[in-house]
Amino acid sequence: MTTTSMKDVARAAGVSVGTVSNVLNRPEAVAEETRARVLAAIADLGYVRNDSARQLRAGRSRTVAIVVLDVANPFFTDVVRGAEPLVESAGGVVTVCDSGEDVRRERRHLELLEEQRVLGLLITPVDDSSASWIERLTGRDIPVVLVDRGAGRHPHCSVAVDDVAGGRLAARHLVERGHRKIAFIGGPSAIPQVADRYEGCREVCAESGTELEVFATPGLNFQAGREAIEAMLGREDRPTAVFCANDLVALGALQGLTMHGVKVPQECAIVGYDDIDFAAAAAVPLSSVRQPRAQLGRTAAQLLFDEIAEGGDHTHRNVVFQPELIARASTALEL
Amino acid sequence: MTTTSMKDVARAAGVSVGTVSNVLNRPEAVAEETRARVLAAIADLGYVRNDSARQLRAGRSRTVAIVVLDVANPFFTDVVRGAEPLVESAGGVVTVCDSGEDVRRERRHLELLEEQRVLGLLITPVDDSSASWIERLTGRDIPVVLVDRGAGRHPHCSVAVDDVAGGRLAARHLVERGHRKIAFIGGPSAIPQVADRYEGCREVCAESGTELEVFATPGLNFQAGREAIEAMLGREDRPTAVFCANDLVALGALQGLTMHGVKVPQECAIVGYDDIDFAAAAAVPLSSVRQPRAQLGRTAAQLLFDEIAEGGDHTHRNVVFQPELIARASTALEL
DNA sequence: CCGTGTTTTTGAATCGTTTCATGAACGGAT
DNA sequence: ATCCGTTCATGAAACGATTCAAAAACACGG
Repeated sequence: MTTTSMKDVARAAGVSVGTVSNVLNRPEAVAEETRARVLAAIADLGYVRNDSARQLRAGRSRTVAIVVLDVANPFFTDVVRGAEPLVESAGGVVTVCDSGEDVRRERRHLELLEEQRVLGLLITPVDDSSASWIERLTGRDIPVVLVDRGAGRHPHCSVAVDDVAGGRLAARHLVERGHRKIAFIGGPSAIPQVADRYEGCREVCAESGTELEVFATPGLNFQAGREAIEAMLGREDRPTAVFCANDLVALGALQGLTMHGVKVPQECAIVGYDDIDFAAAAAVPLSSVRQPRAQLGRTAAQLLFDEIAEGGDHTHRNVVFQPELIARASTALEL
Repeated sequence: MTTTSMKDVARAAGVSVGTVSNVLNRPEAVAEETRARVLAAIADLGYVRNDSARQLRAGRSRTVAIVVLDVANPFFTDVVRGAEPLVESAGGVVTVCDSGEDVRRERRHLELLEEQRVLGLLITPVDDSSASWIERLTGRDIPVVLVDRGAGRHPHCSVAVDDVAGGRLAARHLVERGHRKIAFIGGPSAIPQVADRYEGCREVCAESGTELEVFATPGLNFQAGREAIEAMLGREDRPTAVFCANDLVALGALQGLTMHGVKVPQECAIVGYDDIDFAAAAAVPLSSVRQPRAQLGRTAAQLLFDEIAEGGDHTHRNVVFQPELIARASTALEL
């Protein structure tokens, strides 16, 4: 069953292919009666546009790619959901790529996306090493918006949340609750978000003379949080509070603590980061630093289309949101 | 900056485009020295293949699409992760589409995927109304594998878990624990998984003379679970246990109960479905019916590629896995 | 019936690959 | 020198849509 093409439709309707194309793309330019005939033929033959041909001609696809660190992290799915409506209303399609915090996977995705001549790219880069790869795309006139990551000196638009401020918020909250020894759980430190959140935390601890211990993890997931707790509980004189680089880690930590009979928040307080839905839902509801996830996605998409629209004379914009601490049961106790 | 094409590379290397193409696709067929020259030109000009043109010529893309009910549900992300390695090792690319349990969104995705002439499709259909749409793709020689859903009389391969058996497992577990009045929380009932899980539960309740009350929800998410609990707590003589159609709903229910001071499992037991990581991680670890998520994805991909390989003389296969009940704290008490 | 202006339709060129029938170049063997 | 078999390289013909200049069709007043 050879796929039916415009040529077949044209023949069936007794018109030229140009006319069929017009019916599809600028229906107002073709006479009522002809249009009806063509549409009938289309329905009749079950014709469906061939997107590859279309793209080839257009020189560009309608796909906006979003490359995230971890699709299983609700933070990112919410970002994607924020971006989707805007992209779709602009006639685009969203494709989500998961780098899994792995530079090699990220790179493979970028190569593929470049081959696909995507319309634009929203990306949360794994670390700085991807910068030059990302700029290749920019060089190919594919606009790129960095998500959850300040552009720094890179030539891109960006949407970010001030992670250093977020780290400060979390630490200050714990210090105010009377904690004198805090653990930071997260990693790898090459991930900018991790580094920034730690930095904010470190500042506040230094100022307030609070002891800070780092438990580095190989990734930002549930498993990592649980394992870090194992390590922590082995120690004498353990911290009375932990600040986790994101909520998945925090939930893992919560489970680890609970499994070892350590009461939260009585014996160990927890602050997470992202305020995903599961955080409030945990049986010890998690205090967390909230980021405007959906808005992050929405704004990123907006910046992307602005850049596309403005074309040459576009100046990059860097939007920074402020995070907010949501205090819940996991830090409800004053020491 | 007009994108550089094979023609440019050919000119730069002093060969014909055919040769450039060969260097890329069957390097062994071109002389060592020429190949080097071409590769140098490619690197030099920063040439990148144009996938649209390639696809146009090939008549088919390398994309395998996975259409899921809810990307934010870890169950589906795990299914996707199960499928990915196999697809990628076969030189394909995975694209994930979220129907959001909405038939209209699902349909839009199918249309798009058809235009894209995808290599194959793994789909968890929202309900039966999509059957005819899905068969359009089949008619276009695009192999389709149903995921988490028996094929029934539809002409497709499928990978599923016996949801009726799962429902039975859950109900039997609760009945054995001494519960005489159970609530089923989930919906919409048009979703086959919901209907099947309910059916299994209903059977066991009928056999054992257990009272069963249904709290229908508009969707299978966190929010829905919490709201259902609100409704349930309004009643006199409330159930002593709830069986939720999936873990997101169960986690929502858990939070709702906890918020109202209802102790789990002492005053109300909970069984979820899917056994996502968060289930074990909840502060009252959730009993749940486990499905082999990753294997579901892996097998689906396998069936898809088998079908592609076998071509015409392919007979559809319908793989069914058995679910398994994982008992945890949320049902730890005998009444 | 002609000229003019407007609305429709046409058909060829183009996008960048892949494929494949031909042809060129080269090395032996006769 | 000729012939034959390999190995490589070539160039034109698809693939299926979009675009656009030019042609055709039509309307209408004079």
